[in-house]
Amino acid sequence: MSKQSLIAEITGTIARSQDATDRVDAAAAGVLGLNRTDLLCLGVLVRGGPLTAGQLATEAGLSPAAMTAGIERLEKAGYAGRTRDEADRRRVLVAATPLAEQRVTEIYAPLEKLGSARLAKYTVAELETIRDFLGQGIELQNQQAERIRGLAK
Amino acid sequence: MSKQSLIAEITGTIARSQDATDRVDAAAAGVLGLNRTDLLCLGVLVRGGPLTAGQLATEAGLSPAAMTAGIERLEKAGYAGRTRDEADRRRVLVAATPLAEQRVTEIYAPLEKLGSARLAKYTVAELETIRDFLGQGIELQNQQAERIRGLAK
DNA sequence: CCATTTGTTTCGATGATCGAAATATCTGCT
DNA sequence: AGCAGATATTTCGATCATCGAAACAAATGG
Repeated sequence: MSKQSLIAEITGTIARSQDATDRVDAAAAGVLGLNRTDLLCLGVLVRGGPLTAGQLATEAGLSPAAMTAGIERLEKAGYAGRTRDEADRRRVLVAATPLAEQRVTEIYAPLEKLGSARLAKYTVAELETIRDFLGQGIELQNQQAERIRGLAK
Repeated sequence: MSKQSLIAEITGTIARSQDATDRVDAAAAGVLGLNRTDLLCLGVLVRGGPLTAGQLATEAGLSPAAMTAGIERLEKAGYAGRTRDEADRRRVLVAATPLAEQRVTEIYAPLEKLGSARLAKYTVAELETIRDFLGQGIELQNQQAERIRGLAK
């Protein structure tokens, strides 16, 4: 197989990889009974411990108003709890509930476990190649996102 | 750097890579004045030539009703055109306009060009590693999406 | 040529989101 | 101490994307 066609194959594979990621998240959202935005917020909460409503809004790219509504939905579903920050009573701290931790783990732990196991099969040199590939991809995309924004209106 | 920490680093990098992809699409949607769903549809149209409304709906995972509304928006924005299929007049063929082709190319071509150039720097062996890594990742995610769906309710 | 199937649109309802205004609390200044 | 702004969240009203079901239009097969 020629290098050129390998490159073409990889280009297509990158797109399909993004679709696959999307399917995992869609399945997770379905099982949890959440929309994609709320799933994103819950993921942030589970990984990043308690956050204020505002921090969560920034992470998720939501307006304050949308965040309030989203927290409400997570709370009603039993996946998040709200407590006023006693140090600064304007703030509201939002945290994932044990139920959320448990269900998110049930959903994502096997994926992470198998993902790590899969990586462990590679040599260190191969892993470095993969890391660089991904890292440079991020840089490229961030730089291009910047350029695209500059095209504006 | 130990293999174990390399694996951990890559795991985190995968997540950030998805975020970066998301930022590119968000920037593109912003510049085109489209929401994410309509951008997805336009991408399908630009890559996949004219499609019927129904095929487009299936590709995008939308209900027929939502698709009609989406096509309307793309049409109003000047990015898509509708024509009745003369062979089967129930069908409506939707195609990207030249304006859409031009603007989508302006947005994504540099990314693709630089992406390919970047890949060209790797050896064939390295590219095979990358291809396998991505391909196995897709398989893993599809399989896990299936499992997760099975967890239902 | 009518009954059924297929493809799209219309309709009414719902849900997620936004910007702006309202509310609550904190901080700094005098 | 107390007031003026700044900051964090919520409420409000409006808009937009989406859905399911019904309507409509056109094809297909007895």
